[in-house]
Amino acid sequence: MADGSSFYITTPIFYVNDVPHIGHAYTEVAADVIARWHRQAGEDTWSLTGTDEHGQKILRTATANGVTPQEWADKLVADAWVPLLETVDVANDDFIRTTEPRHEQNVQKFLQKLYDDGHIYTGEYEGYYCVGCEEYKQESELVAGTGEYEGQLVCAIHSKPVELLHEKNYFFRTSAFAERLLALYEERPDFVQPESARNEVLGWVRSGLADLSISRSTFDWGVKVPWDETHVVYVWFDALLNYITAVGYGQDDEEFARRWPAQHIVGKDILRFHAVIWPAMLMAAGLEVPRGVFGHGWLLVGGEKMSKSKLTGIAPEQITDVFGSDAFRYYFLSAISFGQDGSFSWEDLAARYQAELANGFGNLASRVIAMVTRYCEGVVPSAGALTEADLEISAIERRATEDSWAAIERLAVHEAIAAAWELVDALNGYLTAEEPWSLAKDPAKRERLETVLAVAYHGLGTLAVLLSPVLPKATAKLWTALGAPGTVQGQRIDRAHEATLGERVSALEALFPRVEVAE
RNA sequence: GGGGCGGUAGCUCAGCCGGUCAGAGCAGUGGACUCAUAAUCCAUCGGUCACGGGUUCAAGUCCCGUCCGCCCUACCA
Repeated sequence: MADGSSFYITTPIFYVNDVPHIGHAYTEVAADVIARWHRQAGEDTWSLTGTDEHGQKILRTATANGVTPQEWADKLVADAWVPLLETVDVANDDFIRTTEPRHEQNVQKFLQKLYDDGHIYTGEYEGYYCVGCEEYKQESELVAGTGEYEGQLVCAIHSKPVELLHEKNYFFRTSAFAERLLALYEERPDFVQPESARNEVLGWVRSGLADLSISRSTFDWGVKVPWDETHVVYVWFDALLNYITAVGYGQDDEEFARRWPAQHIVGKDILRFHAVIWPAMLMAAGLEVPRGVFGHGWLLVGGEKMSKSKLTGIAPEQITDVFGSDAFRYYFLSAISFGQDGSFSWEDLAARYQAELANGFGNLASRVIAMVTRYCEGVVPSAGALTEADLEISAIERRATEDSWAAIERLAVHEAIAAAWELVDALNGYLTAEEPWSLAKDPAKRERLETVLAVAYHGLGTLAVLLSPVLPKATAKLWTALGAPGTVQGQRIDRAHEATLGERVSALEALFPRVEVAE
């Protein structure tokens, strides 16, 4: 079904000046689960993440800290962003930094091509400039002045009048691609997902596109515009190109052909850049547009979008230190309908950890391993004659396998987990109904006992495979305890119910130990 | 100002193109069971589907309006 085909997935690249919070980690984890799932389905998978290191903000903070912008970026990448991936257990294939030669050189090639082909022109950017902030302001950032500045627009931060400045800039003819973009959205209704994001994008494009200013000459921390080195490429234009420079654009045609196009996973706040400007850039360069752009929702804390300024920003380690990376991954991807906004609360996290991971899955694994150990001396029994209940479990294993994979292909991560979880619930119910502990008391029921345990053991093996993209650590432990060959990540997830398991179980520590009430 | 999304049981949310749509999980309550991480299983309490109109044989489900919340509004990413 999925053998060999190419699957390339990306996250946005992190702006290194930000502080990592669970929103960043959420995006990473979502893309990682999808990537792992495709990889385990036998696809030629590539997952990319990285960092965006150019721009005035970084130059400014680096200067303020007395180091070069490159040194500043190096430090943030090493201290904050690479560690974030470890914290939430992301298995990316590549990590691109926009300051790497493979990126900068090919951004220039791309830009030169667009320039040569007439998609870029020289224009004049006009905007309100605040001397205090040293940057241009949007009108929404300005307020009416009072007192001596009555009647003038002033900066909301400094309450001083802003100046209307003009600056020579290079512009990309985004507007020339409006019709082709609309045709794209029309032909491929799933190009922008979810539906709500698509509608929003349609609205923007229909209401008209303005050309994008893509260069700056007021600072120099960026990729130089090849035909005019007094300008550097505007940060967004630079950043978006990471998706192709990372897979060989401009220097390795074979690799590029193998990977591109990508499925982009982004937060809905940057949908405009990914679903409108980016495809337009690619069209201009004569390249294929992305496979799709998925805009996920916000994490809400106390009903509002999480943010540092409102002190609702939460560092991922705060969660993983207490519950572990598996729980982090499971919680955000199962509790939130992927694409929708989701509420985060410690109470909800703790409750789901306890009810679903500890009591549901963890305890199931524990009781099955314990009974095989206790009643069969650890030797995995083989099934005898099968009853209707046994066959029903087999059917659910198959259904969970098929449904979860189908959901992943639609990027419905939460549905995939829910489909797999039906097997958790079914197995717990099966054990209660079949009562192997009662069968064990009667030697005459030995065959039935072994059959029940064999069925439960097999179901647990299927679960280990199905949940491995979401719970890599716990399922690896479980796989070992099941005595199954190879690694759980090495098993075909699209055929999880057919996995080859083992012959002897070994002790299994609690997969999700009880956690003392946090906060 | 313009635009988007949302307001469904205590909590978090499903409900696609109108007709068993009034649901799930958690929490609560009652019971069963003991293999297991005081876990599991069964049953059960619980909602004027924000409000007001309208269309229709029939509306959380479509239309209009109101209120409330969040977000976007184009160069900080």
